[in-house]
Amino acid sequence: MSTHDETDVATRATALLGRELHAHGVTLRITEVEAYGGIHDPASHAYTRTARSEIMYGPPWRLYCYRSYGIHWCANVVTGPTEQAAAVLLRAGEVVDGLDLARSRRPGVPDVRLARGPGNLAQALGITGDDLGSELLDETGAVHLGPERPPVGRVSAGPRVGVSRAADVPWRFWVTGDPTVSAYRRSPKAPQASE
DNA sequence: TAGGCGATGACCT
DNA sequence: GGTCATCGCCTAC
Repeated sequence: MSTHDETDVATRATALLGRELHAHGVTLRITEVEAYGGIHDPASHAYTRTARSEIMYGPPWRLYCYRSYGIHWCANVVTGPTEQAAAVLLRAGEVVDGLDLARSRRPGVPDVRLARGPGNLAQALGITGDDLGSELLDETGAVHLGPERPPVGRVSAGPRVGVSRAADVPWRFWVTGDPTVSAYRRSPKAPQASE
């Protein structure tokens, strides 16, 4: 993959930070994302083209949902470019509207942790496989993005959480110092970091 | 068709 | 800090 492609993927991912996501009565301000480069990224589901990853080969700005470890749902934004099948995993955010609804979906959890971690984020927003393929720029849809926002002031970058391949690629981005960001945990299967 | 594994989270010490 | 539940996908027979 060319350097230009890598920059592109990172730019599209960081552009989602600070942007709002509306889903099933809850509004979330995105504070943490991970970029997945698609066909050239060994850590991406699109690295092998299957029925599950097919949606990433389609038009951008659609929702890619997948089930992780059998129990949790994770939400991704297909960012394109289409031929690259790139997507961005939404890892954490701050609930800014529909707080009571989010709390009812995550009983007993402090507000700051309502949408911390990709599985928890999807749960707080009520996102499941039924939302697969949602048009995220369609304001009438049950799941959609808010308008573009100016870039967030301070953004940190680091390796992606829990991936066993390409574990040292710094494609996790978060709003520096934000309390809703999840903790980093390296995959137990990932090779030793080469420092 | 069967076996292994994972872009996780919760609970334990 | 560490361990483990849990099941849909993917790959190899």
